[in-house]
Amino acid sequence: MDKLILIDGNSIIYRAFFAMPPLTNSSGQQTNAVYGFTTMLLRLLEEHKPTHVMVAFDAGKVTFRHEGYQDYKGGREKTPPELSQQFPLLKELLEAFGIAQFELEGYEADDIIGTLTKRADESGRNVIVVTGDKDMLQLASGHVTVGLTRKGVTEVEVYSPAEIQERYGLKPEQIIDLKGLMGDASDNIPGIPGVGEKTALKLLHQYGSVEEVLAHTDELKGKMKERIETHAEDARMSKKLATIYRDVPLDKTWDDIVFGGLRTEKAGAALAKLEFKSLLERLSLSAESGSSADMAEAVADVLIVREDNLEEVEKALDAVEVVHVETYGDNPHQAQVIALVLGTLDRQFFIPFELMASQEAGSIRSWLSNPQRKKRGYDLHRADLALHWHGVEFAGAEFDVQLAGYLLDPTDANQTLTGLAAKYGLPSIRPDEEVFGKGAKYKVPEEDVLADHLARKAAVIQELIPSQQKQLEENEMKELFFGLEMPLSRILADMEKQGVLVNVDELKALGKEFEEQIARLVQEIYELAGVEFNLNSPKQLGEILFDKLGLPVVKKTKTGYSTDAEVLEKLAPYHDVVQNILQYRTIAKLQSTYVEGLLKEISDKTGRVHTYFRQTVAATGRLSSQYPNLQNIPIRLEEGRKLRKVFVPSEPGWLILAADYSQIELRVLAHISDDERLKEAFQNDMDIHTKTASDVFGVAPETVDANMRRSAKAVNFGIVYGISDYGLSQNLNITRKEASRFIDQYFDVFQGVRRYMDEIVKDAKRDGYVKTLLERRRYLPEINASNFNLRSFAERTAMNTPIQGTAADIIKLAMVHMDQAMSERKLRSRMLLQVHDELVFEVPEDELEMMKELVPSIMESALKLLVPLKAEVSYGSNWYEAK
DNA sequence: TCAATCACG
DNA sequence: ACGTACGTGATTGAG
Repeated sequence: MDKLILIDGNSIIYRAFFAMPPLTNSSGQQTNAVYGFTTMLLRLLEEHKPTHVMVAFDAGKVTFRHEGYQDYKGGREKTPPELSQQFPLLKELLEAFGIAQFELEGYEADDIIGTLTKRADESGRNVIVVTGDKDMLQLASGHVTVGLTRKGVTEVEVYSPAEIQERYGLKPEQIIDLKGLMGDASDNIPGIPGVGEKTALKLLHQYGSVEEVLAHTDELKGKMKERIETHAEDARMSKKLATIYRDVPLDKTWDDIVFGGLRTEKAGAALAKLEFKSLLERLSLSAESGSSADMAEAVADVLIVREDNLEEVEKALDAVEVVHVETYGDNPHQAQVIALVLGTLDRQFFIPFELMASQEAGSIRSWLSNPQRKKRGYDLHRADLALHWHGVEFAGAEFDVQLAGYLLDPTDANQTLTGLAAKYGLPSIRPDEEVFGKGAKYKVPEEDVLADHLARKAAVIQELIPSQQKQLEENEMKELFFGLEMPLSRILADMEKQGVLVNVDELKALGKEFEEQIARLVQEIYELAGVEFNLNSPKQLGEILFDKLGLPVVKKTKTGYSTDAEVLEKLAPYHDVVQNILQYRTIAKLQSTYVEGLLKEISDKTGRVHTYFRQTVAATGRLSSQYPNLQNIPIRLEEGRKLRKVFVPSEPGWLILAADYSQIELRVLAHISDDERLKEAFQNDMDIHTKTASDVFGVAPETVDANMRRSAKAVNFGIVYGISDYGLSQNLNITRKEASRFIDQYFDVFQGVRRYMDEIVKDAKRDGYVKTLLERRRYLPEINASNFNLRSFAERTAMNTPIQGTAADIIKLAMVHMDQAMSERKLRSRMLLQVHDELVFEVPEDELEMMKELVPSIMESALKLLVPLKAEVSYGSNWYEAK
């Protein structure tokens, strides 16, 4: 039986380009789109074993669609050169693979595919169409299924007519009616303005087609009727544009697209030329033993563990390679635990959570909690927390593939197991959303489906480890991973479980004060404005300020007037209401985010807030904090700073102790730039902003006034962020020229810094990434972009990331050392929070003296730099007092 | 779900 | 000439 795969080449390469991490070969040629396309292709070939394969491309700038509508695909961004350069590479590779490529002047890839599917339908051949374009769903039929890429390119979701019916309630041929009504911004197909997918579907479910909708507009009412009537012609035209032409004069036969397996010699050479090493390995691998075959075996052998066969797991515990804990819920402290899978080399054990929590499973629980028994898995940090709140302890994490994936490419947002499997060319894992559904539709599937899904996950985790291990090794990141991030992961979990006690009465009292202030301000604002409106709506506020009161427009946003604090400051002199609005914003923020928000997050079990530090999101290597975010508790303004009083020790008589690094980023800069002046400043522990002012303005430090110091401080910030004259001018409210002069003067004095900035950008352009002192990497695919904005952004990031990232490395090191020091000394003190350059502890009184010395000393010696690190410690009865 | 705003380092 | 400071998360309104 023939099986055909027809690929929409333009659509897939376009998506691959935007979805894939940066990748350039040694000659600087970007290859990410080709790489993404190829991994997807290999996956398809493996999974479907097609007899025929063809890739279609668009040809010619003008197609027959332009004849009726010149603006077709108008307004579309030009294809970036980084992408268009990759077309020839892809075509060459397909040639080497022995895969047919069709293109025909005046037609798009869709039309070629549409024509072939029509012929296939007629001759009873089975086809899978692969594209990123939903329009192509119109081609689905008894013989034709359409695979849509999702999130990246390697995941393909397959639609048969039944699945289209289920998803949209439409027949395939109605997809064009859908487009007719809703249009498509990316192709500049207008549709009917104001009609999106929801409305369009409602209309189609009722009337069936564009023509029928238009014939029954008398049954509609209000705005909708008006819109549809005025844009009837647009809808007809849009439908026509969305219709794939299926009679392209294509002079080809099925024999022209026969696929005879990869011509490995040529294919190998082509892959080698592109420097796709992992794909090369994968091909030779799958030629011999086939990792997917191994996995199929393992997955086939899943034991669903019950009370009566528990013994089998117990016997296998020594051989367990991988632990996978399936949880549900974003907040790991509140997540459910669905089930666990323990994977050995030859079989998998699926353990429903109820069994895990039962009396009978004691031996498994003690295995899980034994730190000597090493575990490997995906997001073990989350597993640890979720299990903890269900009475099951977890210890001994040795390798976390999510964490490794993050270190290997921290900007890859898709660190799901599905994404990692795709990226490493492993057998695909169905996305969780697909298996469980999401939001209200979430439902744990039948046990056999669940067991199979989780077993696949465990198998993929197992296969990921050696690849990641090797890459970590190649990138010299093993110490960072095993010595820093893995140990830190456990420490974070301990901090989070501990939580921070909140004084609820105090918090509520603050809330009451804010509430009164808000009521007063709102009244006053309504009176001054002469009208009541929703103060929280920037849109309504803008209308009042600019239309009604006629204040000058300072700045606009994409959607209308800007009303942010910077704008309001400028408007304050014009009208008394403005100052009140600023005050309202300040208090309303405190109330909604910090009083109400914090109250919601207090655990009824512990009376504390248990934040979750995310270790795999920030591109620079910093942590982030969620549920609640305890890294942005107010401090700058006294009104907000009072909130810190509610964070108190969890035991009577204990104290809050906080220690923060002084100027860590500029000290790091002094080290990595080896700038003489900057080093000298820190070696003598000078006030860095005053010193900068004195050097830049060429005056004695004693004569630096507040204004000069303020400017110097802004320049220092700018330097750390990757300076631009425009940014500095905005910050200091000066002209770009003046800012530019400042920067020049700065660089004349701090020549080492100038050298660093030049070098790091050059390195980034050469390597495609930058790294921190501890070898943490960040790829910068846009560093060589031809688009000025993209490139400039990447250049600033190249300057900033090693600084911010190294600072993150240092405090993480300090945390690991601190944890070690506290347990060696058997201290009862606990580390509670990390706020980028600050660590917060709760300490018993009798440990205060010890901790006052220990914390700063460990922080200062975390890493030896060319300049000293400095940490300042303070303490009090709550976080506010620890200042 | 996105955009605007604002809290922190 | 181009037009932005680096990194996060939470809340709100509006489509």
